[in-house]
Amino acid sequence: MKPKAAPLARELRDRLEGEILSGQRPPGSRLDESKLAQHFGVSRTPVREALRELAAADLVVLRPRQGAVVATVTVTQLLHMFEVMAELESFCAKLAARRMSAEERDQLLQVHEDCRELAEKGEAHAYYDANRCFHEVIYAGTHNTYLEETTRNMRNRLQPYRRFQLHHPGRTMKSWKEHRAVVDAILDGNAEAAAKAMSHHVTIQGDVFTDLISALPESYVHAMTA
Amino acid sequence: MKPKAAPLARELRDRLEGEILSGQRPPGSRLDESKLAQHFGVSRTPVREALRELAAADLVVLRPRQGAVVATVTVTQLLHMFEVMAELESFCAKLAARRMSAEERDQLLQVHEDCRELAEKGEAHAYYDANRCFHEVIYAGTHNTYLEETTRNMRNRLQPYRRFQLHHPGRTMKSWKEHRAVVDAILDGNAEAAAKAMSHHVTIQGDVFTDLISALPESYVHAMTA
DNA sequence: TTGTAAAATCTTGTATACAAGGCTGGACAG
DNA sequence: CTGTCCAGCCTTGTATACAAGATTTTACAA
Repeated sequence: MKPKAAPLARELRDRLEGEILSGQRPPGSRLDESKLAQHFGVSRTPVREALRELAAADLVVLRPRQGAVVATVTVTQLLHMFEVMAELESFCAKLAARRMSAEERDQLLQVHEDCRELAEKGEAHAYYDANRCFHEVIYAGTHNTYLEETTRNMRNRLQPYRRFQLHHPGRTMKSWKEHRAVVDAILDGNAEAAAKAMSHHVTIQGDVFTDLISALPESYVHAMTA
Repeated sequence: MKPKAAPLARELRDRLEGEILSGQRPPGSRLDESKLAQHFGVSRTPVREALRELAAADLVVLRPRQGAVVATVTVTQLLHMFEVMAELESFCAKLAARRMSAEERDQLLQVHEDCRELAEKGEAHAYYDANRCFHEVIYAGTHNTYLEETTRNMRNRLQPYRRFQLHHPGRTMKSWKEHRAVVDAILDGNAEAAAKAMSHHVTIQGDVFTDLISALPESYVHAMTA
């Protein structure tokens, strides 16, 4: 009935978000309204609105009278964000263990198998996508759409930085083994174990975080203010 | 040096947010761009940008080509949001118990005392504000600014609905006693106990949530879709 | 009277024009 | 040579005009 209803600004938002998340527009890069408008062949108005929405999602920073740049964070902020992320993901796993239906558990196992194949083949990039699927299945398993969205937003916000995490050789296989602990706990219906396993998987403790920080281009983070 | 730098749209955003959170503009009420522009004596442009920002904070809903309304939720969504809220607040308490400095612990005790006075006097409205302070002190105690902001946003999002919660007679005193459990645990440095006590305080389990739902005006929630 | 359909009106979406604050570069003084 | 200040330009912020979709009203027919 309604094949098209194109809110132009929304489309811009999605395209820009994609370009940011994909690393095409790295943290710190300027977002000139006029240039963007020209680039997309529209006027400044929808561009501004798209930028506002991205700013609200913390993907870009809007300094009054000084224009927009792709969000850059300090190492401290990154640490804080990972801490919240870990808690949310952990909570998702906990609820999933309690609430997943039989079909959802099957699906979880299926995605987990897909991940295994890619991990064994060492296809880091494909594993990266499959990993996202894995987490999405768990989000859905919480049966809490608000938590789902909140956690997904959190994940998106960190995406430009996580990108570097899995590219180390051997990391994918290690990641998959961590997944397995989560899957086992969820299938057992052991909520506490699931939470703990997930927390371990995405945690900043251990060497994962340090590896990540070390791998980041310097331009991705700005100097600490304190 | 720079006493004023007024980004007009920002001011609008804050004023509108205030009017929404205070209940002056209840969930479901329409937000006509032209009327708002006229009301505030500005053009539609900054109004639109303010609405976009509020929409990103989930305080208003923007249906394409159909205008903006103050966000309305289903009972299910409300339940989901309270579940996430409880987890975040609980996590804040846990971290606060581990990280609060001596000064911050003193401050917590101080605010707690203020709450006691108001609770004993039965001044529900003033207690309401003091309660917010109490939670803010705990947020600060996490030493994680990102968690702080995330939890505060979550709390704001629920504010229009929480408003009805504490107005029942005896609720303030009960709330204060729940606070006490949190304070004791934090001062003891018992992270797990603090998390549990806070979870209990803001939890949807028990009769608090049902009371809240029952007290809500019908217009505040819309019919369940399923 | 009621239902449908079309037109008028009103609202939002987009583009453009204008105003105002910040940045860059050069000139001048120390 | 270096630092400061001023002027011009460039970017963002705001207003207004125009286009397109949605709602309402009204007319007509069953």
